[in-house]
Amino acid sequence: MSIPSLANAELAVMELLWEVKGLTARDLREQLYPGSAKAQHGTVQRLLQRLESKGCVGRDRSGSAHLFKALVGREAYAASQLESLASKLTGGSLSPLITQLLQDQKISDAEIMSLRSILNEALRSGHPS
Amino acid sequence: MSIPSLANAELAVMELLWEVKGLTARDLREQLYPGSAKAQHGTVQRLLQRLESKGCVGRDRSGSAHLFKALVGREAYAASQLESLASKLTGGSLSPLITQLLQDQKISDAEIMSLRSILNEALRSGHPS
DNA sequence: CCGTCATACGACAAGCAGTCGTACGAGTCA
DNA sequence: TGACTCGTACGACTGCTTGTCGTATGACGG
Repeated sequence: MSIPSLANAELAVMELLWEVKGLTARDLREQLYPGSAKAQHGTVQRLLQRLESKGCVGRDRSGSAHLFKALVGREAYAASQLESLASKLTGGSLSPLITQLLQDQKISDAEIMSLRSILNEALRSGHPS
Repeated sequence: MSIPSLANAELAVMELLWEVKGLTARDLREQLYPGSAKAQHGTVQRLLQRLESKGCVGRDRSGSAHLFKALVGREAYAASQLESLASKLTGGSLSPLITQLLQDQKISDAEIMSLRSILNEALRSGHPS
């Protein structure tokens, strides 16, 4: 798996970094633990450190306070998770998943149209020869 | 989340129960721990029990050895996982996931065609009026 | 020199996954 | 009936991951 799977608190950090590129640890802490004392300083650092070791965030060390930014986008992460899900459960194929969701009416008509046009576009541009 | 997420060993049990409906605990053990002594007797029982409490497997208690079978199908489980993934990461929408996978060339042409026809079929049968 | 802010990191509690041992019930056979 | 076997039920231990905090340490400004 190229992109590891993330736990709740880690994901919460990523959410913020996906919204704003370049946040300091202090920013993160204020967002994640709004009314709290400064105890969570270390917590955020720990999370960032582990996230960094997983290759999900990078830091700009030029300033006194490092600036953190996401290295993998939300879509890339989501897609990677979906890929590993499919490879674990359906041999990598998406059709059974989509079929089931359609049967359960879990996909709206609008979404169906959107997906269809995405696929049409992919077919058209994917045949350069 | 209607269907809880399953761990590795639990999934291994489900895999077997998805292939054959109605296995005894002994069958499971022989499949899961081929060369092993009988120590794993309890392990399989434990897994089955937890799986049962999660509502994923049911047992037929009529015989002396219970017959276990999956209550949720592989596709239903996979779809539920995909749904929770999408709701966590993309507000429940699938388009960004598919788009990303297409961009990364993670979906074959054949799969694209297959998905497209599935969606077309859904559109056609979903508009009875 | 000292307080403040930052990072680095060791350590701990809780939760869960996987495992095993053991208790216990039902059937069988001498 | 007593011993043996095969089954389930379940408490409990280990190991790993996650979330948390405390503390050590370095840089900067008064």
